[in-house]
Amino acid sequence: MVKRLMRGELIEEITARVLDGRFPADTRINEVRLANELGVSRTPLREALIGLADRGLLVAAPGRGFLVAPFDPQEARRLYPLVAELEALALRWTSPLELASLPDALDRISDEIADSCDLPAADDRWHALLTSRCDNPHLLRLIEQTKPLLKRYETAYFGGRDRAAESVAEHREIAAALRADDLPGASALLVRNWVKALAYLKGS
Amino acid sequence: MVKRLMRGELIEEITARVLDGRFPADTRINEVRLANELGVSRTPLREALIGLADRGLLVAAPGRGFLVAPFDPQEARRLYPLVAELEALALRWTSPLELASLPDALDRISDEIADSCDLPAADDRWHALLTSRCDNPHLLRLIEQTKPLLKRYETAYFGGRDRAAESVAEHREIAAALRADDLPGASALLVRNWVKALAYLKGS
DNA sequence: TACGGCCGATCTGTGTGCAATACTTCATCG
DNA sequence: CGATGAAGTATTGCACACAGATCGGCCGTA
Repeated sequence: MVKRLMRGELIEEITARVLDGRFPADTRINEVRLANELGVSRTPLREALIGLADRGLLVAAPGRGFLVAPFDPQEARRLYPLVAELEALALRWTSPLELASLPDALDRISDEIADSCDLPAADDRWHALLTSRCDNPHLLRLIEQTKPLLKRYETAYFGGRDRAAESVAEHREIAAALRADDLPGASALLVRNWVKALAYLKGS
Repeated sequence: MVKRLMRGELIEEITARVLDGRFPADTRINEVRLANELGVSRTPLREALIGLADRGLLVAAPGRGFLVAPFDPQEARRLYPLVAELEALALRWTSPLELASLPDALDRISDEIADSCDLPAADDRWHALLTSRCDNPHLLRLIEQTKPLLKRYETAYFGGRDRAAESVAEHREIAAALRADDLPGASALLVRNWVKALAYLKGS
């Protein structure tokens, strides 16, 4: 059993609140109130806030505590291509052996997506699996750090439009490219996959 | 005047100590001792340590505090290409207008390098300028976060071998490629520049 | 001698307290 | 009427205190 620290739990909880809009953008975080609400003291809470500020989900305003990072549609235009390129890089740095075992596993998730109702979660799992075999832990850390920022825009703008079918099709194309050992092609498709998701965002 | 918080100062100080080897790899950090030594209390010190752990320079061991991240030559093999690709990406995301003004400024730094004695610092400035015009703040944040990790290997292995001339020549080539509007060429040269630096590392 | 459990010292993780700074309110002035 | 400033409140940033976990040494046993 891994030992969990309070800081970690708080980071998860606060991240969830920022992502689903309970903590709207630009909100100032009141440390005492939030600490009481969560039933902890200010010390571990502040530690969590600092971690979140390092990841960019909050911003630290010296002397004034922490704010939820501003919500800027233009930021999404920066984040989507960034994550796309990072994932493509992760793919490039996955050993051929690992790469060979990926397509089948990826398509299995695609199959589940068809059934599942919880689209975004399944989509996340697909992308997480795609990069999971990369042997550059620092790159993976950067990806993990950046995705939550992006997710905020996803949940905010996701109007329930049916991108499911389209996304699954794109995923299958990527898996097919991987099967054909066409890494550049897979990377290009991957970037396109992200960019198209961004297009849906802006449209709504 | 910008307000500086204590944890910021502490992060700088501790980073410096890790980079120059005063805090060797795998060292356990004793919070009370270090706090006394630095003349602060444990609270802001811990906040700094958490920030450093988020950036990967330290690792948090729940129940046992913080350790200096292990020193693994193989890690350098992951970090150099990573920073190289991130910088190349930053270049791709610099507007053509800004890009046009870069080569001259870059070569000015190259000129200074020839005179300067402090090679690594001048090299840093060159790379910092190269990416500074990129309009993706999140990518820049990732680069800033990753470079210190790499710098540790640089200072550790830098035996004073004269890579100066070689590096300056490579930098000028990159500037020339930019002047010729050859972005892919510049990116490729940039990646090569980092990879060659890595080669010097491993050799010593 | 090697091994394992116990016990005290040490240290981390968290809670609490305090001073300085930022914010709010409201009255005064231009 | 808007701007300005002062007093009072609220909140942060840092210091300190305490409980529980961890580490190292000691002893007993095989």
